[in-house]
Amino acid sequence: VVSGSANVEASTRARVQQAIEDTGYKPNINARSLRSRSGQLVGLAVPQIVNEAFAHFIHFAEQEAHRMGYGLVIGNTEDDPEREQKFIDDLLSRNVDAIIFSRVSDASRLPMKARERNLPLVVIDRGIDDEDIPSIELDNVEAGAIVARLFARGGHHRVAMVAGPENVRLARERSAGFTKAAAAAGLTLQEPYVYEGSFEFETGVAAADHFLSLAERPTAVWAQCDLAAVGLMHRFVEHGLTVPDDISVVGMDNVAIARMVYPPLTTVMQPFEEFCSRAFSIIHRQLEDPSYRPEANPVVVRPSMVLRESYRNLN
Amino acid sequence: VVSGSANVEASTRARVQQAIEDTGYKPNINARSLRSRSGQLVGLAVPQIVNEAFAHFIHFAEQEAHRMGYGLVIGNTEDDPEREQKFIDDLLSRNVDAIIFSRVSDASRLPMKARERNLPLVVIDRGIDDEDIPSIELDNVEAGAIVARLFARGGHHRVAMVAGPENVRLARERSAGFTKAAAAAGLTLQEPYVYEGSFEFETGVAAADHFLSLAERPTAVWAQCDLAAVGLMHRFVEHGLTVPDDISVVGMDNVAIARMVYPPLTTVMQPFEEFCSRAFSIIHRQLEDPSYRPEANPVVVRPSMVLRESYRNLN
DNA sequence: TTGTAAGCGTTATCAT
DNA sequence: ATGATAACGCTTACAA
Repeated sequence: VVSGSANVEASTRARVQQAIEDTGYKPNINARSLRSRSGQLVGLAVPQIVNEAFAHFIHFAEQEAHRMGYGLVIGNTEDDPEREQKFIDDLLSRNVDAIIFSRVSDASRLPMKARERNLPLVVIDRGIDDEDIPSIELDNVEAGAIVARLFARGGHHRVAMVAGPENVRLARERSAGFTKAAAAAGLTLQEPYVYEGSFEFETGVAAADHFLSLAERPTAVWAQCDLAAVGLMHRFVEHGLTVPDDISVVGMDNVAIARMVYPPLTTVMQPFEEFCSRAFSIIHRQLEDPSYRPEANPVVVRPSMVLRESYRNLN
Repeated sequence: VVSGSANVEASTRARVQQAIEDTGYKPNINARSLRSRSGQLVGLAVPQIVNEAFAHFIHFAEQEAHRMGYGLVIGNTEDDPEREQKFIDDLLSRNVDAIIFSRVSDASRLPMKARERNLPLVVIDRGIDDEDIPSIELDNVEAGAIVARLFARGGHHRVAMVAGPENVRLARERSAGFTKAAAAAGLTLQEPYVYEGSFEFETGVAAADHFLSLAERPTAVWAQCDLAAVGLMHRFVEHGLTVPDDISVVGMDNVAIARMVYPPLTTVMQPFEEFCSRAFSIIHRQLEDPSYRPEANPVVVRPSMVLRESYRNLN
């Protein structure tokens, strides 16, 4: 009756249902998983939790997992391969049904283990050098390019960029996309107009100080994350400049703070929900057909511009 | 050897260790939980995920759980008793070792079930009408009071408040604390100076419009959450006022955005980490001694003022 | 259609 | 100190 077999008479079914009600019987998932080899569990690894982007991943993953009737176990890897490994081992020994990994380290042995077990695994927000593993990532080159095109169309001639860490691939891609599209539009992005830092508020503040110190200040700056963009604006305004009259600022991510600051931040939106819904649709299909692979790998999702008041055309 | 029994000769232990290495043996947590009745799991329920306060809870809970060698399963209840119930049932059937609940509904049957099973359960960020269940909450009355005292000391005479929903206890407590301490200091908080809304940015914006429409505007406003405070500032500035010269704004929570907006927001800090560390210290002790109860119930943690530039004394 | 038995990977108990 | 055996709660295969 519990497993919904068809071969059971209506009367017995009712009798059993009654007993279930009476005794408050609830199947034990762990015992079940012992036989069925399914822990009714999805694992989600993120490199950070207190960060709106990852909070979105957790939110949507929880939603999808529960919709499918699975529990969600989360692990904070902090980009530490050792923690990553421990979390993976824990998941495996719980018989997880699927894993979503945000930012796996390249050295991870996870892909191998997943293949061994034929465990659905999707990597999001960071490509992985393994063609077999489905991954979902933003078109980071395009993200940079749409900003460069905006600046060029808007008549900006001296533009600047606050880049993420050089050793992070998505930051390199964003930089390359911006630089290349800028060049294509006749804009050059020379040395003092690129400031490299981390994806944090403080980087934006420090970058603002740097740009303020230049004899020829840029008229528009793109920061590769909203927090850094907010840091830029913060220091510019503190310094007496007006955004966007004196200088335009554009961010990236479109987190909640972007619309809350004054002036509201023009930014490049990342479709966080789409990452998760696509990941789950792959997982879903893989659970039904273990040999399924997404047609395109990596699956690339597209960024889009969100125009708000922190940016203004010069022409 | 695996369970660390003493009754095993060094040579056998070595031999077994070798075999473990060779075969890559990893104990199966589900099978183990079947016998030991421990799922090596902590459950955390939150009413929302994309919200810095709850993200902090998730972060610290993950940290503590992993430190203790447990996995962390999270559930988003969305303040819906039905989802709450489903999540609880799921946890129970997984043999969770402990549950941390943020904002349980009063009607929940969880306390009963927890008692039946003698399952460590701690409620955080919201009191529960059950003396047996340890809970950890902020001294919300004090939170309101310290702001009122700040305003009074600072020479403000017309003060205002953006309150949370009347049907949420912690909002009522904050309001009561503020109003009472204000009265004690000779300040009265009359009808048009209290704006009731939700804990969101938009509430702050709407409240700003309301206060701007008054013939006699307040000189200082307290919002019961940072997002609403940021909404206030946003609209005040948009309207041409200067914060804090024309009007002081104070928030509550001390989330990251508070220091990022311009001017930086004076706010009441909630010690998010302390909620979790105290919850886990109770859980820890209860796992060792099932009869343990915290000496004080509820455990009350204290808020504190974080002074930044959005507030200014008049005297 | 229903009932019975074996086995999933552990841990605990009991002989050896 | 070691090895054998039962039991945890479930699913599956097979017998009735």
